[in-house]
Amino acid sequence: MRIHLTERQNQVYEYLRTFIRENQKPPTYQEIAKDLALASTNAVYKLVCALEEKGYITRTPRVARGISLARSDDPFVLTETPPILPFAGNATSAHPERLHSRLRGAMITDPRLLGSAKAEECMVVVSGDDGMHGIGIRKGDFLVVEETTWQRLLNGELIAALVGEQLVARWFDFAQSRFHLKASDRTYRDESYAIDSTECHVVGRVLGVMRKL
Amino acid sequence: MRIHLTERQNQVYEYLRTFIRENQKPPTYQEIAKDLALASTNAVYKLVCALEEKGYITRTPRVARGISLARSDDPFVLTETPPILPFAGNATSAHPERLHSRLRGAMITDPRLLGSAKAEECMVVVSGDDGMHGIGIRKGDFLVVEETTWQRLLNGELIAALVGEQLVARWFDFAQSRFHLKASDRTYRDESYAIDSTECHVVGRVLGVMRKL
DNA sequence: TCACCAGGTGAATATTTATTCACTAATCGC
DNA sequence: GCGATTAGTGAATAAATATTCACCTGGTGA
Repeated sequence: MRIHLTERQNQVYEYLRTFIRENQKPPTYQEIAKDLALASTNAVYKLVCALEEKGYITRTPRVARGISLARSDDPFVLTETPPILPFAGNATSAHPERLHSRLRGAMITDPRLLGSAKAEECMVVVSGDDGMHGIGIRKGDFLVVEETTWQRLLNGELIAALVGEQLVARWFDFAQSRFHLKASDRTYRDESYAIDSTECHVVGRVLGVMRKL
Repeated sequence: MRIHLTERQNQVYEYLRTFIRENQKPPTYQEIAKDLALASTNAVYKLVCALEEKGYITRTPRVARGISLARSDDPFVLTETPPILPFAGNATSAHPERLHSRLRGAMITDPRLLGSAKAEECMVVVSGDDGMHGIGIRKGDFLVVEETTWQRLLNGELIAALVGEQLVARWFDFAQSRFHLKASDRTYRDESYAIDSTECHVVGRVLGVMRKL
């Protein structure tokens, strides 16, 4: 359905894209005419109709600013807002709720990093120690975490947990009514906590890693 | 300047945010009245004016769909489109241009990963080998790369390069008219190439790493 | 009690905006 | 040369949209 555009039509299409991005709303026909140095809105009207017929845009008839970009398979056109995840501040295992109440801001990710997890259930935390070098996670890395309770975790999953003052990534293991957190590095010994311990609080599954160099 | 909103005003504000996100354009007063079950557009008008006076939105008088969200310090409101970087496909050092011509799609990043680099000069590539475990980069990781030529690189910078069929991350060193690529892992020996070699093509600086687990 | 909001109804009105009609010019395949 | 397509001008008009005026209501602090 996507027929190729003429030179002029392509100019109009590119104009529409940038206008919408910069102004948060589509232009009116008179605005287009002005910006494209056209004396008649009818010239605009016909160009826009041509774009619609060729499938590049959608028009809602008789509606002010009724032009919108067609859903596109062009990966460089955002059709949905990307996940904006809360970026957790400092917290401790005794006060895990501070992860949410002391936010440092927000971080944008690619939806693919989240997999099937819902963005509303995810957040970004900063890895606080070096126990997971073996799988390429380093102190200071941003961890994309799907928040969940320990009851929903499977043994062997990579998780983020608050241990005392620190936020660490570890392998999770549940046995004999206790958590066992395993680091990949031998110099870190496995640690074990009672399920109601204030020394350890499970934040959730680690879905992805981001690092600024 | 941000005075707190009344319950009703906050409802309207949240409505505006979601409407704009879903429809790519702000609503008209009559649309708002309809969706909020108000019989008079004047009720809407006064609510919207209150939001403007309190600094939450901006109005362009006598313009259709003239409401826009105020530039916000709320980190969960996107004021600019996030960087959408081309995601490179396969290429070889003999044909580096294929990085661009055989794109696999696009990837969204957080602007902070780019630092001061321009998004237009960046792309995402996939690490093709395991030579940089020492700094936490693994085969399959997504590397955010600022494209540049070898002339602009400083010795010691972390770079991405096409070496034969592979895309690798390495430390860069230029000496005696030759590139020297150094891996962090001892089992990988340093490699050295003439500047015009077809065996090695510098892609650019590695600015960040992303990994889906 | 009283003045003063925040919220609302209903109708009228001024502007903006989309759409249509008539007509011109250049380009292109045939 | 000739119809078809694309790109325009200019003016007129029907809808959509923002704005204003008059008036109503419940709560609230002084």
